[in-house]
Amino acid sequence: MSSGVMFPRTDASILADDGDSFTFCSTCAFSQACMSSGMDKSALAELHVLVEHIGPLRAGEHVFREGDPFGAIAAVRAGTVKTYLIDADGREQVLGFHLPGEVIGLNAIHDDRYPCNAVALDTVMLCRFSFPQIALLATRLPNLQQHLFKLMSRDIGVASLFAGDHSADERMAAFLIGLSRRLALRGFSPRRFQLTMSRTEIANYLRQAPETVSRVLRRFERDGLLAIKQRDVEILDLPRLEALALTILRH
Amino acid sequence: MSSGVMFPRTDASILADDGDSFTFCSTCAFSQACMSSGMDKSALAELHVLVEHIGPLRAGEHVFREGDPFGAIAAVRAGTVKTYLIDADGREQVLGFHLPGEVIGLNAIHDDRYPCNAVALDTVMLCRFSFPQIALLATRLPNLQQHLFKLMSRDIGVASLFAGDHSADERMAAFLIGLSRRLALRGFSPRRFQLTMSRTEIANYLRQAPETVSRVLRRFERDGLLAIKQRDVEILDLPRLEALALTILRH
DNA sequence: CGAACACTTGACAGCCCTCAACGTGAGTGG
DNA sequence: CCACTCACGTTGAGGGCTGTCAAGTGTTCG
Repeated sequence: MSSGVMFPRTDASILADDGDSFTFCSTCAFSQACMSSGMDKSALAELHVLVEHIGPLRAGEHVFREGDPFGAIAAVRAGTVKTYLIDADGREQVLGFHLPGEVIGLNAIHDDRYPCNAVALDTVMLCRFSFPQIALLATRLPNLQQHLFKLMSRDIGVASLFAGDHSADERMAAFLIGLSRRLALRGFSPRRFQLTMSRTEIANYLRQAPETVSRVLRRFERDGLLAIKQRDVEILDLPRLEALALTILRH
Repeated sequence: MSSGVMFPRTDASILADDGDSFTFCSTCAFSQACMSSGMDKSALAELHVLVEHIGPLRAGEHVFREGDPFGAIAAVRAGTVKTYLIDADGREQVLGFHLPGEVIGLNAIHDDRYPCNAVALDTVMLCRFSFPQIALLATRLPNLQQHLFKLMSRDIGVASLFAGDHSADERMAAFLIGLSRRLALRGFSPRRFQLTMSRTEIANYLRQAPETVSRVLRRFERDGLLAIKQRDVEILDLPRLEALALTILRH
């Protein structure tokens, strides 16, 4: 079992930077930090120098594995990354699905090791940031420091979202609405999208049996909440779905 | 319903600093940052200037409430702080119990509002850190910045600990072992301690009914895992309790 | 001493997990 | 082009864990 691709490296898997960093990074998690008011051109340049473009990774390739020494965080540029743990019984516990623009690895700072596995669900492109380097840069760029704080602060809240004891329906609705909103943030359609993960992976995320996931989705379809064929989802009754999700998402 | 005590203030509720900051702060969450190698005396002094001692708060007094504008984080100096949400059905969802040496408010950075309530369970003393000020200081003290990153990174992991679907027994064991270890970290006995929260509050934390909490504790007692009288806990069979907790705590 | 609250214990029911079987779609090789 | 395979997904039956409801006991505090 080989390790991930996040170890310090300067080999072929790092793409040469293109000549159009601005548009390339416009959907990146750090774009707000980069483009926002206070950051001047030289600062932007410093951040760009720091980035290593990694990929494409194919489905099943690991970004990092539990226990790997921590050295870098990464922003998803394209594709979906799944973070997960294998518990004592050998069952997979999915911690999150990470879409373009989202950052992974922030939970590894604490004990200098990645506390979970991260794997590509489809073709994935990443921007790798050496953490010591970006932390150092953050001491000179308050906007960047603030942005890192916010990213981490948000993850604290996200992690506790699905911690409550809610019904299978509510969990599924919250999952779909959450996905829809995050996709919308990056310019994708919030009503029609493709699931990049299997029913089983959704189940492992929502702490349910795959059979339950399947049954709930079918019932949602019968009730006119959505249409789903394979992994193609179309939300038909957004208000009702949001009402279900409300108990978890809170707004 | 009055708001919490975390708003910017320079009134009587802030204690004058005592003359013995060193020992006073020795159990603080920032003590590692303060005392650790790289931080010189002047840096230590700067951090101390920034602290506002708040309290004592009595049981039931709120530190902050959901929606309050974010301005500061706080380290618990004494007592226990419970963070919680009230869901749409009016039911309490406990996010965490925070012991001396632990920091609250880190999840509020993201959207500049506290996303939950924080209330004192007993007599609580706090150290308040204005976030803009400590963030500014962190740009000059890399050790402090790193410490903040680590605190937040840890909270991400803690929040997902109890997210898995585990049995009532495992959840309770993990709760007790976690408590025991955190108390031990601060110099308290890991085998005998007092619960500062009610059965109902434990239940709301573990996402169970209070009756289930009661039953599990009684069964643990019958099985010789622990002795419990009211809120006094004595762990009798640490290995077996740890074995139960292992599926959640992972080590 | 009484009231309010916390805790315990029992009976019952419901949600969802488990187990099992079947259907479906994509990819492969003949 | 078709049969085959295999993973994924769906559907049904049954059971267990834990939530709900109810009643009783113990504790604290005015």
